[in-house]
Amino acid sequence: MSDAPSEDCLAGWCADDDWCAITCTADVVGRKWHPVVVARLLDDGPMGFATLAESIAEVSNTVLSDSLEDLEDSGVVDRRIVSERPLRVEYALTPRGESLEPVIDAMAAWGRSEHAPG
Amino acid sequence: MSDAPSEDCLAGWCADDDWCAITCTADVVGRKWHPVVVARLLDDGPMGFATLAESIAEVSNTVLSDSLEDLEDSGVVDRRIVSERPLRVEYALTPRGESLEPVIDAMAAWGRSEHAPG
DNA sequence: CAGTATCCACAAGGATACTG
DNA sequence: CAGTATCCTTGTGGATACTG
Repeated sequence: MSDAPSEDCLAGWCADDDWCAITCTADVVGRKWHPVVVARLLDDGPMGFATLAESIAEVSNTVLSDSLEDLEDSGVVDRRIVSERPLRVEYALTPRGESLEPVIDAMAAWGRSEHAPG
Repeated sequence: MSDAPSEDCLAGWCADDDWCAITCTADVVGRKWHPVVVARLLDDGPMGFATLAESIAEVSNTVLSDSLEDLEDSGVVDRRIVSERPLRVEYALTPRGESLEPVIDAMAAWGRSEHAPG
């Protein structure tokens, strides 16, 4: 799900290209659990690894960990250590991550409309 | 990018689950070129394979063909043969595909805002 | 608790060549 | 023109076990 755009996105090489803008976004929320993680953080605010894992449930810790790292690299999620012993980490959205709200909302709305009564 | 939700999405098993609604959408537009194809069709209306391929450029015909088949299966794109000799096919969005506009717009807007001046 | 280390299986992107 | 057939490589999700 990434080659040309992905990294260069951040460098701004494709500002005027429409499909490029789209793939840039897809690179950030185009993996299976990425948009779900962002949605959870958007809804319930900052939370720890375990809480996040429980609220999503189907995702394994390996994958969740990988996704979070990915989102951190994208500048969407902020990871911060709250305490060392016991280890406690908190994940929160960065402003950039919060700006994804319209995208996540649109995705949720469309997915919901698929099985809406009317 | 799909296991549980993907197919069941259409069956409506997860209507009340928020993250599920999101993954349902991700299953449809979460692959590299899917949202771009939908965007092109949304912008310029129905078009043939070659036109689509040119307007996206970076995608190989193998992948584009695969993506279109995928979108057709998702009920987002309608494929119709216009002429047999020479073979001419036209791809258009279904109503379901058109309803993706808010999602695509949000994605394009976010991607664009990444390198916007202000 | 919050991961990392491994390993696996399969999906997906892509290149090249060929066909109805 | 609009693909299909092959083959290849990497990405990605996932399970299990182990660690600071």
